[in-house]
Amino acid sequence: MARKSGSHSEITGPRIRTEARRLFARHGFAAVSMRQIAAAVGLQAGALYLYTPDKESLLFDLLKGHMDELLAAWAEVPAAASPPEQLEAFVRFHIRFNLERAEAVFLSYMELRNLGPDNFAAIEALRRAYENELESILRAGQAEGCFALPDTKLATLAIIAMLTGVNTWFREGGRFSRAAVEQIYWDMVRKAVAA
Amino acid sequence: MARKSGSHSEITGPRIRTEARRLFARHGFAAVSMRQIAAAVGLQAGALYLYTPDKESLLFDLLKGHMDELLAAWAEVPAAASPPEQLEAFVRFHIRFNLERAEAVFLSYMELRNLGPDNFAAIEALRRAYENELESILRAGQAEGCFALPDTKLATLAIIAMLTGVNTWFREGGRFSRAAVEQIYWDMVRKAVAA
DNA sequence: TTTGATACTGAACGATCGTTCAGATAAGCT
DNA sequence: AGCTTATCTGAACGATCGTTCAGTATCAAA
Repeated sequence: MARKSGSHSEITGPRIRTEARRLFARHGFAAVSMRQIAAAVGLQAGALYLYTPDKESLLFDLLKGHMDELLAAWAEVPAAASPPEQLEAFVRFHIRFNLERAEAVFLSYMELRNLGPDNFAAIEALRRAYENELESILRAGQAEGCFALPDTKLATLAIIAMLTGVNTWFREGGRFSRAAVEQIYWDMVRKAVAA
Repeated sequence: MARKSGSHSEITGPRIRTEARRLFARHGFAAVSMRQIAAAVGLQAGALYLYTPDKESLLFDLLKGHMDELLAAWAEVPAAASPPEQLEAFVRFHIRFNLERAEAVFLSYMELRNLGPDNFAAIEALRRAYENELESILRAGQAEGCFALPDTKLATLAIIAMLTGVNTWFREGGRFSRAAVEQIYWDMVRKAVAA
């Protein structure tokens, strides 16, 4: 046996990333073997090394890709006029985007410790860049007097933790629609930061 | 070589759990070998099996012990009179207790997937019991009209996620003392649930 | 001082790990 | 049809995994 009929790297590459993301999210990076990923795609383990130099690089590509897309998607959200409107846009965006990519979100803060120092620093920098987007909104609102926060950095982390927590319990077809969840969380955030 | 001088199970047992907790929290359950744990304690791997039937049971004991102590510690907090006072007590307790046991907290929601179905269900039940403590406070406040929440279960999960998020950034000797963090988070929670 | 219970070593078991690579087949261009 | 390039297999490498166990040294009681 050798090359399979209908095989193309533009198809196999994404499938490897999809299956790796699914398996890493479900069982954890360290608990998933290259052979499991290969089997999920329908390959032998050796074939994976045509697409990634090693296992950690495969994880890093998933995390890097997710963070890049997160920042790019937020950059495309039209800028609102006032800090409260900007904050509402951020809250709704964060919940919506994270629910659409639950596996990648899960990975991006559960499996960071499996990266080497350089890769770790790269993902951390992107995460901080995203946090800074929220913090600059809070600082602007603070300066205008429409928010009352003892510390904007701390409020940033508190809000993001609360919003990301949605991923741990939300299930499609449950008691709340995504739109309803957005509204409820926005109400809580709005009140929490209010002057 | 065989039994070591000064060896006692009442000493070795806790040391194994302490080192296992530390290593599991730092590198993840699947990434830590029994030999690493044994080496941290100063033993050979085989000796661990005098203290645990297998690796998963060692993890389960850590998680079970943590959840039991969490519920016991909350039960000892004197009950406040009104729902807002009860909520303040809960917020301060949660932050304080979780900061004191950062490793165990980390484990208790990162390594749940490494448990078999029965062990998983046991820990989940304890976690739900703890969540119910908070939710009953929110329901009481809702009934009395001092809280305004679209859904108490959802608010419960949002608040716990926000509070537990402290563990991801708090460092001893940083810009805020534990007492200051308690105060700031309590202010945000108070405003978020206010009628 | 003898003796049985307790605590641990050191070697070994089969299984599985990430990774490499020579060889084989399919795809796509000429 | 022939040739090159792209894609994958299957076997193998040494390392490490969780776990077992016969043997041995210490402890504690008699």
